[in-house]
Amino acid sequence: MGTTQLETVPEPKYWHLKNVLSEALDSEFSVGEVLPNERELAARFGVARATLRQALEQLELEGRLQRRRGVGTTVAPPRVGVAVGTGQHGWPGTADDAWRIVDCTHAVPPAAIADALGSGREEAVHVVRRSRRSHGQQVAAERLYIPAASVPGLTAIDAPSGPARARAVLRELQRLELEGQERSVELGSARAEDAKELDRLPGAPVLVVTTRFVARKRTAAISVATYRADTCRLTFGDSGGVEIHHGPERQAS
Amino acid sequence: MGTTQLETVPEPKYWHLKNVLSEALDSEFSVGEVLPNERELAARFGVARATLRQALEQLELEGRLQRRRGVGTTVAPPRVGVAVGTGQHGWPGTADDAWRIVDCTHAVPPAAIADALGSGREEAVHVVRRSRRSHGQQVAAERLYIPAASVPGLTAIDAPSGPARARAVLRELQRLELEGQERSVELGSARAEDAKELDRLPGAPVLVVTTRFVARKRTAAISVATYRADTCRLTFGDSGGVEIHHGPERQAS
DNA sequence: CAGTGGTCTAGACCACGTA
DNA sequence: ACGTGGTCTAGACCACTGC
Repeated sequence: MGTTQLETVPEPKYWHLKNVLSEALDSEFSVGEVLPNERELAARFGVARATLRQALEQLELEGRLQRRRGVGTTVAPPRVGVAVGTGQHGWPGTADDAWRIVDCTHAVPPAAIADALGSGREEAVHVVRRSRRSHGQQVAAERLYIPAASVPGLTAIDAPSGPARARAVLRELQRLELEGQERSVELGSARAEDAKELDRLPGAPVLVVTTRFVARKRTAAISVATYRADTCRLTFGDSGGVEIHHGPERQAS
Repeated sequence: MGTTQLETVPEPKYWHLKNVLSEALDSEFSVGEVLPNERELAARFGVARATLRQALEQLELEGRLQRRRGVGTTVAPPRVGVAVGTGQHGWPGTADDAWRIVDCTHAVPPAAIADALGSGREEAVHVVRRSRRSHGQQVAAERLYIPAASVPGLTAIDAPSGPARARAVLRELQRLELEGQERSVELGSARAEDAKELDRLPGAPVLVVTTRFVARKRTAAISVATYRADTCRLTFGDSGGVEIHHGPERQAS
């Protein structure tokens, strides 16, 4: 940045800084490399640390950087594509399934979930927690809400609790004929518990995938899966992942 | 918040503040209502303005608040569900189509797009810009990249440029038989140009939906659509939107 | 012009990972 | 114990909106 700033320059410093760093990342750094620490970078660019951090935050949001307290800032690998499928998979917990069961509890779900399930707001449902890894990294945490009505064959004390019970619940669920499923994706921030499992700080940006499973014309189960937004690219469609990574794409200004 | 903080409290102030505000939003405010300004809120909670802002930022990210410079902070309505469909729609620009054509240029696409299209990195392609509104609000901006090879019938000076040319390009594109399409969703930040169209500041969080259209076993076109992450919930699946809004969902910690 | 949110500064201290 | 990123402060000024 020499002295060319004729055009009014109401461009924020952190924005300009982000672009400069972004280009430097493309040309002068390779994946996994650690950047100088924040205090030094700030000094080098002649800005306050807070301003430098604003630029780094953006780059992390875009999946270009990875920051870890006590360690440092490193250049992130391209986002991994995780398949979220489109219906053919059927019930959760079948065959291929990329998920690993964590545990199973019996609790009252959030009001919004209870309403969608058609269960009473005070009614406890089965809550199966699962987690998903991909490319050797934790990418998602899921909560599966299953009302008792969807697993009639389950005897009360079939299995005490934990993974064994989770498997029993999923097995019963799979007896129903799946008529369809609806998905939605939105941005959210990781609750404390999920953040821990995803190895992120609370409030980290996540992509929340909500799936409603329909059987017997009713909502048989609801899955709420939170994916790390910084490292994941969700892919839909039946033919694998789209190989487009928005890397060195030039920003306009 | 009385004086109950026995449990070690290594909980950041802004996080606690966010939760307090979140509950206040549920119980004491209604959609569209304006909050006190940041300086007053900060004083009322006994924190620095920067800390208060950190909490507000999170709430805005979660779609609970809407902030506009020079105006104020208001309570946001629930996110609108926008259908992103699952294949049956076919080519862009057909019939129902929720998009409005903005213009059409002829330019060299970003390297990642060029590679996916199989066009040369120096080769110019048709770039159709479209925008999408929903519930009376701008929700998405799109760039459609179409290599000349996909629209062979298009005579060079069929239409000079702008909307007329865009329609001609899409019409030609629709002559091909669509064999399939692949989608991916990831988090991004709005480039300056898109931000303006979405009525947001540069760098605002967006959901980037990339769609690859396949015809004659090749990539016939690529669409990159950026949706406002704060106000949108993307819905997939053929039976409309899932009516789950993650409103008064209690946070654990 | 007044009031709002957006940017920026120069400090301080804390929590965490590693050695 | 040290160095890292994470949190927090108390100011200042800027850019935009609406009256």
